[in-house]
Amino acid sequence: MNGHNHSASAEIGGPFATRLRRLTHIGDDELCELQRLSGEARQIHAKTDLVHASDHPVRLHVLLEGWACRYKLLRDGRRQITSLLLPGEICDLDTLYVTNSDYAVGALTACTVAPIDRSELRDLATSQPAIGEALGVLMALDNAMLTERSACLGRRSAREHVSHLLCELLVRLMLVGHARGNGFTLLITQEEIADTLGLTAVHVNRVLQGLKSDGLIEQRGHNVVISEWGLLRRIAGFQSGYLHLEDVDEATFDFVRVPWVMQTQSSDQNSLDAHG
Amino acid sequence: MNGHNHSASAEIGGPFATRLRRLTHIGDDELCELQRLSGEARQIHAKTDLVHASDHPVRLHVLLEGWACRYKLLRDGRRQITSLLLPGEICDLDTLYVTNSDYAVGALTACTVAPIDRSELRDLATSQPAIGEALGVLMALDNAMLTERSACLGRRSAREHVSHLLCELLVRLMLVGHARGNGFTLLITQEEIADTLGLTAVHVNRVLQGLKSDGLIEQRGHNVVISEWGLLRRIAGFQSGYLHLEDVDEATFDFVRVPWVMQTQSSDQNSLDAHG
DNA sequence: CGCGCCATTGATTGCTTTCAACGATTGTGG
DNA sequence: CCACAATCGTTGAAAGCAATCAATGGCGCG
Repeated sequence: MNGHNHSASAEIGGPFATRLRRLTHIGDDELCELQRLSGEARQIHAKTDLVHASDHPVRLHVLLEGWACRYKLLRDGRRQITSLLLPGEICDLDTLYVTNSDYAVGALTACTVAPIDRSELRDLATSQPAIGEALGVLMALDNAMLTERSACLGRRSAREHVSHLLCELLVRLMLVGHARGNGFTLLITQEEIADTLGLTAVHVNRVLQGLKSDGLIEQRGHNVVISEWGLLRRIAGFQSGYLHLEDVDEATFDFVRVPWVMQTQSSDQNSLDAHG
Repeated sequence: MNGHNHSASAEIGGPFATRLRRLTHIGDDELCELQRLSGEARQIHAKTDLVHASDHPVRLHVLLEGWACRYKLLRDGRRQITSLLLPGEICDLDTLYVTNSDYAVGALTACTVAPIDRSELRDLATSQPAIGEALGVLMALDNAMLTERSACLGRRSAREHVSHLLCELLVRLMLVGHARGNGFTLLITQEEIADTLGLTAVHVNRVLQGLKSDGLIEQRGHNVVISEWGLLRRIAGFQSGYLHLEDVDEATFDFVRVPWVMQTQSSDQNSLDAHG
């Protein structure tokens, strides 16, 4: 009654299926096919690499549990995390079309990963158009998230950028049922956040404390709660459009209905006016 | 004899065909199909938009002449150019899979653009696997360029970032035959460069003058020459791998052979040692 | 010729980094 | 169960890179 439709088909399940169902027009049949391709899930220790840069990959990796990231290293050791990877996401989708990855994938926490054979997936994508299109959607989404992060890296202040990340994480985690209300568990270090946002860990720390002392967020241990979604969203300039949640039939997922997620521009401005 | 193989099939041509031939495994037959889909070329005035954010696009746009960009605007007017678009590139490939674009596309110079109907291209991509895969490669490339720019925005200094952009532009222009030796024509303003790199126009100006006075580049009017490729590349930390030039049979294009483009790491380090 | 856009230059401000040290928390082994 | 090490978070002071503000110069174009 409350959106938890754990029918038999949901047993295909896990976050990968949830995400595909909510973001693409894939059917349960195709979902089964995908599931059939995926090999046995593998456990990855925290702080180890799943994929090395300039590998010649033969399989893709679906993240089932834990958080991971794509990152690049400069020669002098500077690191940029180019994407945070959450449960249900494919770590290295672009290597489906390109013969070597120009980034590495690392586990930020302990992870569970399901491998999918690259050439088998390529075959499936061409023989089953619905799967090919679903993968296209996922790739376009990667693109959109990178594009938005570029805008953050280039043109947003540290405070705006940190706020933006928190907003994005909440929505993305909510999509796969890993949020609790307006809060979630943040298992990565401030240094990893810093490498994502192009800042230093020290400054991330100061910015987070600023947000806390302004009453926008609460943080106890690894638990983060966004207490003032409207304000935080406003500071961040967060527009969820780039996550393309609205592309899918809204009936298939009710979480978007939570009023403070899909707030309209006007009601948002009201809330800003109200609070100054 | 010198790489200009203008056979009959090259008449399919133009930079789009050149790019596809060099980056993907597409055949002349499929190239013809693509050409057939594309509508009549359209002229776009400089400084006008081709695509507006949150359109519901029915056609894609192939850039045939001129330079364009994808960009995002923040509410207060700050702009981030997320991709520079050069001749032969598709302006909005991701809208093939997603129903609205989260960015705008603007012409930086006067442009010539060929439209392709979205649903017709979707059909073609599924009915002709080779075309679907070629589009996948192009999308992965967009992804790779965004990823590399994120690393630049987040972790490179202004000087490194400007150098990196110049290196990238030279290689990308060379790919479609729009470079002259180690030089090219830079028709965009310093403010547009700044919006690409997440800097201010003032600072871009100072950095460019620094590179000039250090003898790394020459600039007269709109003409830029990279006089010290090895050094500039070294400063930028530019590794052309992310452009995936090596995925294709090298026999199909000889430009990569130009020794200073595909310089190995070791020879590069030598040149660094030599110059200090 | 004059307007407008773009490039250039200088002085000043400020956000973020860097460096350094200390405190808190977690996990581990005796 | 506690001591200890290691990692992570926190705080302060100083330095630096890039932004901002402001003004001038150059160039193309109507």
